[in-house]
Amino acid sequence: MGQEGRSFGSIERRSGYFRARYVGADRQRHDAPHLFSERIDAEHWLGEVHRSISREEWRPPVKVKGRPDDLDTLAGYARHCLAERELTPRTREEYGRLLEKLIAPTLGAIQLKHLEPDRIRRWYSTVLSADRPVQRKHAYSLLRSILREAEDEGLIDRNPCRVRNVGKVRRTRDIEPATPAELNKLLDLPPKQGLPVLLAGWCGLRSGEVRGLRRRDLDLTEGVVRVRQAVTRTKGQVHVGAQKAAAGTRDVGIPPHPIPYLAKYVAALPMTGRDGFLFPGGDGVSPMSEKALRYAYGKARKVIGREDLTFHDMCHSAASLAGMTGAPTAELKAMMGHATAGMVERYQHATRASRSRLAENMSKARGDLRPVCATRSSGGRSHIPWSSGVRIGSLLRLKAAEGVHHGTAALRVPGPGGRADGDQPEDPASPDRVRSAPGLLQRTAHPARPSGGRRRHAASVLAQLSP
DNA sequence: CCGCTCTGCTTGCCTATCTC
DNA sequence: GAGATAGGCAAGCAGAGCGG
Repeated sequence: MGQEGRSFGSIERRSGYFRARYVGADRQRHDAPHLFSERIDAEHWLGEVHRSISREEWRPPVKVKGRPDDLDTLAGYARHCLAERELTPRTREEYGRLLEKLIAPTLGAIQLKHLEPDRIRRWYSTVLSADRPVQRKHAYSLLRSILREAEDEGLIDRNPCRVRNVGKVRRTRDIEPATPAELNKLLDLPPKQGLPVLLAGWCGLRSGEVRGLRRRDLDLTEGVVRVRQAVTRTKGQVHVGAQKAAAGTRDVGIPPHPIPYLAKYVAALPMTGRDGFLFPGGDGVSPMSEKALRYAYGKARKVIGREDLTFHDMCHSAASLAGMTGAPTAELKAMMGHATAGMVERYQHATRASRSRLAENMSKARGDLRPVCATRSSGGRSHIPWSSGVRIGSLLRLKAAEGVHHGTAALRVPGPGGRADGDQPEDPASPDRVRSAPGLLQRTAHPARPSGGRRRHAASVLAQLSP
């Protein structure tokens, strides 16, 4: 049935997939450890096995982990490596899957010293599917890191992983953050469905963080939620533990208006003590399961009419909303539990409303406002007219550093009577305030020197803005 | 229908290193 | 020095299926 005669091995169609089998040097029949979606992939796999038998590099597929004599082969050495590493359960599980499913079946029996760049490239281009770029990247990255260890230990002369540009995987969709009006509709839902989503949308909590909240973490008097742990899971096991990054442990302010709803929800919870989970699972003791939260979220996004948003997009919404209030980057980092300003930037998105406001403000500014921006230099802050052609990348960093955000046309100027040196509180500037702050309009003594292409791009953008 | 578990796979976060 | 790229790890998404 769908089987074909071949000089080496056989390929058989099974439920829409292709199964490869062969007789090894041990005269025993062996199956490929996984099915192939394309016949050509199965043929390539058999070709690899055939070559390894011809070169007397083939060994029977290894089932038992960690046998000392396996350490010469890639599979044995890789298993040994992963066993030695300190990994979280989830990562260990994932690495094991990549190794056993994608790496070991094709390359596992090969001795480390016989692994060559050409063979790795063939494996990368034939076994790893380009349709799954993330999995492809991860499998390759794992193999490269294992072979780097082998190189460090002197087991191989040089790491044979030389494929270039493996790490480029980009976000494939734009996120339109939820608006305050949409988030407020969550209060119409049953509390167990609406409140977890509300904490994500207003406070920027991730799914695992929401599920890991305990009653003691919610201080409704202070209006603060304390993020101290998160829930993860592996096959058949739920893990409740500290945040992966130190910055993830944080206190986040709760907007005042949902607090009465939270208080009412907490008061109605069964008595399980302050260590009890805020959103318990069906047994009342363990944390709400990931799937239960997803179910609740499915209901919630239907009610607010935003079925395009994922749960994690709620974190982006919180960051974007906070950003639009003019919150400094340091506050946004603390709120979101990020360690870098770059991550804050990544979480900022323009909303429809903010885009409209930006366009309006630009329209008002045209003809009577010369745009300026401020930057830091070693001696403090200098002021650079946009027309000096400062690099776009510098502007983006400035925006993060100075609290100027996507979706707003606000510029920072000294507060009333204040200096522009960072020691004084600052307000978002109106066009009038900008005009009345002559210090901001002066040309910097040491203007940035951008590259030609970026300078031309900046100039073309500015030409449309300037009078 | 609801609430849940299991599982395979994808996406995101953060930091280090390289390149221009 | 800034931006780009790579590396390592963690978390999220969603289909299948089960039981009440």
